[in-house]
Amino acid sequence: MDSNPTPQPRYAVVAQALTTDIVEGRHGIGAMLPTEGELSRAFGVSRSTVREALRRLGEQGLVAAAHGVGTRVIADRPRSEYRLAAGSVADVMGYAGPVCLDVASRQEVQASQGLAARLGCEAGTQWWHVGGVRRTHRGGPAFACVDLFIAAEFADVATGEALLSTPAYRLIGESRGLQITEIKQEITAISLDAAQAGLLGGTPGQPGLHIRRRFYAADGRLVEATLNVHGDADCFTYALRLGGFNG
Amino acid sequence: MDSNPTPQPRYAVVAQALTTDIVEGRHGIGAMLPTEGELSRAFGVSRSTVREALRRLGEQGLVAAAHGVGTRVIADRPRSEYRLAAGSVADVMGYAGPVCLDVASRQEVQASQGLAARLGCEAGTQWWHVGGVRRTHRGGPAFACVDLFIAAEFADVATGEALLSTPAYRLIGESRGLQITEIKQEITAISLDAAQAGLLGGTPGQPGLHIRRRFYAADGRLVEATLNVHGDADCFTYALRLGGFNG
DNA sequence: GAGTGGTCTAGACCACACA
DNA sequence: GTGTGGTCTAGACCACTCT
Repeated sequence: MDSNPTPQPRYAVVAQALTTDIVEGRHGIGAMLPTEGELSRAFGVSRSTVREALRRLGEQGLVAAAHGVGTRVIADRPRSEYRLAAGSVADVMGYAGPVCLDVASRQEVQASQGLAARLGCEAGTQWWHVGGVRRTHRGGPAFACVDLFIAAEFADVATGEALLSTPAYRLIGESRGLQITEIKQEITAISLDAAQAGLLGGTPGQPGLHIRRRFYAADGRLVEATLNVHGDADCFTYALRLGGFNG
Repeated sequence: MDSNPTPQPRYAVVAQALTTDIVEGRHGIGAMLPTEGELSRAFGVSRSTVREALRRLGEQGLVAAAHGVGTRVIADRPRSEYRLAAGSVADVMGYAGPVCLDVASRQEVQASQGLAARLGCEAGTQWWHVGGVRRTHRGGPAFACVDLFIAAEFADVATGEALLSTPAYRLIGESRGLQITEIKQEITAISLDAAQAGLLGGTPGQPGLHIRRRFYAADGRLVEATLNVHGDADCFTYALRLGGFNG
């Protein structure tokens, strides 16, 4: 009797109907959806089925439920989300294998106007600056010039030896139980200056990649900024793979 | 009688126990978990509660359920995940505002050995090549040289006018109901050649960014590849913001 | 056919927000 | 207090995979 060869689950029917209502504006952003009980009666399905449908809408970022209050529309189009494939901060770095840091200098600095602009912090704040190069292994060729700036309160991280083999953001996270919740990254093309070319084994004026990354804690504080300079394609490629998610 | 001031939900207890088992290796990667019925009996909870617990583990990337087969351990530590902040493919592009494409050429091509290597496809396959430049608005300066390669089956997308104002990946997705599930992106530093410098208003030899993006459908087919060349920092910055997610 | 996860129901009680 | 979403149960049937 069922002419549908592969009938959709009932929760999918409910979810589709609600999604259409939201996308077409019948439930505007900020509006409360009918309660789960009302939807259950309206669609003639159990409350569990309604909840399964609402769960899908929630995963797509369309609605958010508040305990004791109701379910509110928070967006009018499903988000199509892409996530870093392997799912860790390391992927943002674009390093495939292990890397080690050769430190050339460490010193505490106060952010001048110019440095503050480069870091994206406020002028006058205190930072530990660690300068050096990155190599794939000790003694190998350098593939990046690195300037780390670590918030002064994490002086132990900046001055410790663990920094040579472990990314600073991870040391900060592990030793202090502090969670990095946001990363901003900017990539631009530059010409290598004489010092950079010397460190990377290239020639001055040759093209390079400049990558700035800023790491923010949950409370919005900038805890680390890194300024990296890489050589051209022969030396470094920044690769990022994004996997699709609930389309 | 309950000495726990805020007792955890039962599914959380089950999820915690299973997570500990996985992290400590009692259920190794690749191993099957006990069936939902077994877990239900073992923990003395209903199957629904077990499923809620398994759902959490699945969201953390620890296990994956296969219909008719069982639930398999796929990782031994919860993933710490970062997602693109605004949550759409557009973020991957790094364009802040609207952009328009000025098409200089469109033609169907067969992938030579060299082109296949540049696109990351098989030699001999058929593609539509669309060449041009990208501007922020019609008549404005060009900020990117663009070569789009679109799988031959989407000839209508490659030859249509919508391409001038809408990204090809979106046209493919919308007009054909085809979902892009994976994007690979690679960024390298290059020197602009004479043609590129001319189009971008720079000088030959000046540094530039080369960005290759490849778009894959759910079945693994490469449906679009784009090769973009941008000028230096004055002209273009690639920005990516990642928001933290579940620890 | 046997066993698995996927869907669905009807009903219950709890925790929370708000008036 | 009233109503909301959050949790939980016992049971049922279906769709799928494997043998």
